[in-house]
Amino acid sequence: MATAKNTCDGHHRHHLTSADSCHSHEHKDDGGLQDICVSIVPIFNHLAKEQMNEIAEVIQHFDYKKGENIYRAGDQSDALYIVRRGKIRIYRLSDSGKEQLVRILRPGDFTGELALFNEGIHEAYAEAMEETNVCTIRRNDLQTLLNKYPAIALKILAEFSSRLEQSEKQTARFATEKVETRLALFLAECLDDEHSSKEFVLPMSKKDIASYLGTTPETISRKLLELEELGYIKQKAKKRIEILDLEGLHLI
Amino acid sequence: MATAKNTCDGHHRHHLTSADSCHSHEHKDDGGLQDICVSIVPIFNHLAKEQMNEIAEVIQHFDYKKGENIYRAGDQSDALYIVRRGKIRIYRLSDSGKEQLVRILRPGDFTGELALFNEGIHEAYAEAMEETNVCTIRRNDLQTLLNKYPAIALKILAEFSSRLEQSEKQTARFATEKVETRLALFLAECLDDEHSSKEFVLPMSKKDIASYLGTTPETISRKLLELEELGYIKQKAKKRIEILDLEGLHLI
DNA sequence: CGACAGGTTGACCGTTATCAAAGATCGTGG
DNA sequence: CCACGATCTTTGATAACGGTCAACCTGTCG
Repeated sequence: MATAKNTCDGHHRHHLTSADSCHSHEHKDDGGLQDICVSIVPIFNHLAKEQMNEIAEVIQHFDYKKGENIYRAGDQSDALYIVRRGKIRIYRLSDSGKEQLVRILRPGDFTGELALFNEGIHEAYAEAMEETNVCTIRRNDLQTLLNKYPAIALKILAEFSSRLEQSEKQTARFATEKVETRLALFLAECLDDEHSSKEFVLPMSKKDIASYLGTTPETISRKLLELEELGYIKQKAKKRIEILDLEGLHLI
Repeated sequence: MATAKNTCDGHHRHHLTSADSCHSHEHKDDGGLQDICVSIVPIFNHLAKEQMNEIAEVIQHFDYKKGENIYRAGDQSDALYIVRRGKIRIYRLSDSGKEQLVRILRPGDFTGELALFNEGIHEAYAEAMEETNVCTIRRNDLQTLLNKYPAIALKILAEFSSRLEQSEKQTARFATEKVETRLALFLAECLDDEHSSKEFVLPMSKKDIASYLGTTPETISRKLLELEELGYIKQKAKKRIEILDLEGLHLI
């Protein structure tokens, strides 16, 4: 079982920031906050108040400091983790030791599901990118909830479905598009997120973008410059990007 | 609604075999066969006999000839398709027109789910690779079944979960490994499937392997030769491959 | 037997990784 | 609040990897 205690049993190998000591601790009180936690998650927030309270009963909260691992590849899966505050990086390590950024979780997102319904062994790593607080539901408790409230299963089904679509789309892009195109599409999607306006802030470092897009920071740097010279975008200070030609980006 | 009729309303653009006329037709009879159909599918075969009969009630069967499309990107999703006999190629087309093979469905596999729980619009193409027979459950009927028998949702959850894991693993490979490595891992997994013995038959044409692995037939040809020269494998007649050094394959 | 898709081989070139080094930025502690 | 160090980012030079094009095989099927 991966309680906070055994999820931070060491430093992971490829991140040198450290200061990685384990200060996670459980909150046993504040029913109020727990309420909030349940109600911000799409998979639960459709339920009636009293059902949410029932869920809040079985939820435990944990804190993670920047750089700490919530779980690692090889860990036994034992809980569903819902982000209440902070950000979590989900990444994989290839046999050859290269890292690929899979996803970044923000408040309301959840993880840990894959292993829960499967082998029970995590294949990816989850690392807090900053001070982060998560709600956890243990495997057994989740099982009980799913049986009692089938609507939850349907919500998770919808979430899985959309993630699968997303993941397969991403795979297809890797298979068929070159870096420049993947980057262009990535930028276009960033704009979608921050709806309105033609400007946005990159949601992660260029290093992480490189990892996410399966390339190197050097190439990202060069390709962004190229896109700028071609008049598609404009790079501003503080990771701000202005899209000058969204149409064009999609056609690259 | 994508009944057999409107799923074969034309030839798709990039496959020249044709003889692509639409001969699909519905079977309204044979309760026996329908029984078999339900019982071979992992997501249903755990149910009691009478529940399976209930499902058989709402199932419709369709035939597709080689090359026909079950659905196409852009189609409105309206049903879950379960393969009873034959093989189905699921592939995506990039904006630039390149094709990526996502998966090959064999009897017992299902598809159409993604769109069912989401937007409702397919993003991929499904094409019969040979004479194929599918069972379909319409969107509404499936919804009813899921509400009535939550256990089905849990089964689908497990299936989604494993596909997600698989898809994310594949994405990570594209992001971090070169073609030679991806091919080596692919071969190793082929061997896993055909458990026992160190020999197997490639599950698809080399052209399709190339599409699946995001490369070209030329490169597959060359890399297979290279793996052979390095003593990892031996290519035999009729797409047979003998693995000489499984350990080595994993380390490439 | 002929047609045709699939497969192989060779020559070439474009894209992107790599290595190195310098410059910018961020967070931290004094 | 500034200074320091660490990390991130940029830029350049180089080379490997793999895509493309073209020609030629090969097996299969009518």
